[in-house]
Amino acid sequence: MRVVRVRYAPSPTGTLHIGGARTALFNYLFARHEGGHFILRVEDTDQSRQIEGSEAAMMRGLKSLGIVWDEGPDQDGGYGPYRQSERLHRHQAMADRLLAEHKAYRCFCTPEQLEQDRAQRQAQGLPPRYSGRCRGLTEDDVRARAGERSVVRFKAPMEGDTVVHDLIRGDVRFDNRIFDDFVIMKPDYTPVYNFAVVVDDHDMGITHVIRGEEHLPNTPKQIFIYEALGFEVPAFAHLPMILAPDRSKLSKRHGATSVEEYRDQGILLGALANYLLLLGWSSPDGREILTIDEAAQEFTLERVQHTAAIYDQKKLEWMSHEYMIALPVEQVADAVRSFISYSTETGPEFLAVVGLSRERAFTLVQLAEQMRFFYEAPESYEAKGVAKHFGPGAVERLEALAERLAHQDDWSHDALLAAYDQLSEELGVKRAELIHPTRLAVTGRTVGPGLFELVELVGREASVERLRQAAERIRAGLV
RNA sequence: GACCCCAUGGUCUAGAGGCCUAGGACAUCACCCUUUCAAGGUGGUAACCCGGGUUCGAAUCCCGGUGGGGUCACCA
Repeated sequence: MRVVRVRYAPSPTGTLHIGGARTALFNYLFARHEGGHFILRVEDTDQSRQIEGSEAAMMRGLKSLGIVWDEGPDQDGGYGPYRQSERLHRHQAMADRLLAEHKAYRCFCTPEQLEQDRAQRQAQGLPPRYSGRCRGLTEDDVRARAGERSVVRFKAPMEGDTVVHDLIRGDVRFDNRIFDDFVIMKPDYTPVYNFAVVVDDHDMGITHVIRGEEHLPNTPKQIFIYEALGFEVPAFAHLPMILAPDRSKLSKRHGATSVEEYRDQGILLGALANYLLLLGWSSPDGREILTIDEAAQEFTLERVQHTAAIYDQKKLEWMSHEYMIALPVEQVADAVRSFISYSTETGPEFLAVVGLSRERAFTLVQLAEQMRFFYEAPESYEAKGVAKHFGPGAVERLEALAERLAHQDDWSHDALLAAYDQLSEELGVKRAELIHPTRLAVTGRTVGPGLFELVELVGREASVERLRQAAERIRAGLV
């Protein structure tokens, strides 16, 4: 049995889109499961559409999700080059061959002519197909017009059926009469996608073409080419699409669509990969939290869904939170660093702060924000909290608290709890009436970690200082 | 419009003729816990698109309809 070889072949026109990421991921998972090779090929034939730095961005995106390729532009595996533009001689050689064998022909029709044809057919209610005007040109005709602008068209079959054996959907049958003689080489004698992809996939020994569903209608054309060239046809598998919540194609107006944007939102990328692999696939035992490696163990195309999936930001964030609390704290700490805009040089130990704060953060952006007060005293207090906890008697309670804590030697969680209990008894107020004003004074917020854990970490000096500060501000009418 | 794909709660899905009184997860609601929030615990609301067949029996098979999506480039 031949070793499995699959590829992800993005066009370098931007950053890694989550649809592309999912396709890459499924290819990768399949390769790993089958003990095969995963290849990265850059489809950069159309120079005009390229975006500078895009190839590097794609690679970064894939790596950040934990997808590694066995062969690619930066990783030779003996099947290179891995940039389509560098394979031009192969495309041209194959086009030459098709021309020589009369399986393709020169077409001199101008774009204007074609546009006219199209309009005419449309007026007659016919589907827009190439007329075949140049199909009958003799070799003398072609020689005579040698200098003219021309493209190469493939002679599509005019009868019969073509069946795509799709590993996910089963056999899909197409009536060959719906295909016209499509262009395979542009006027500058560079290939069009449907042609280049076949030559490259063949040359690279690709055994399984796993790609988005949008490619399914093009597959018969590619099969024509495989057959015309005498190449073995690979197996195909067309993945369901990922749709926006309104069932339309995912686009910028739906918010984040690229891996980069999710990273900037502070979504943990391990979680993103995990979420993505669940879009259209499920593990046999129903587990939802699993790493790429774990998924690769069980990944089969048979378990891939046929239906388009609508992506759900809520579930993604939930998953990010799951990773947030499950990952080693050091890892979360490393990840959150780039989101922090305040100094953490002085103040409580970073890892401890991360450990305490991560429990209620869904993204790294949130985490960074929730960690802020450990390093910076609040400058203002949440209005809702002021109304609730800084009312009559609050100043006295805050001052009493400051006074008591200033002399509190045992600064452990339990000792602090005992101190609050004692003071609440002395003052004849409920413990909560001490706790909430403290939280607000120390953090500026009404929500956060358990008070005693938090105060323990903030430390005595800073805590007392913030209690006094709050009392003063209230007296001065500043809050 | 033509061709192709698809159809289980709001969302992701399990389900390959009887195991389904349709299971899990997210979201949502209620309650519990409690020092707030989050987490956690318990419970609840909520789905087999419709119509015909096939079969003793259909979410599962077939046909039709409807709906959604995709493709129809000298883009990839």
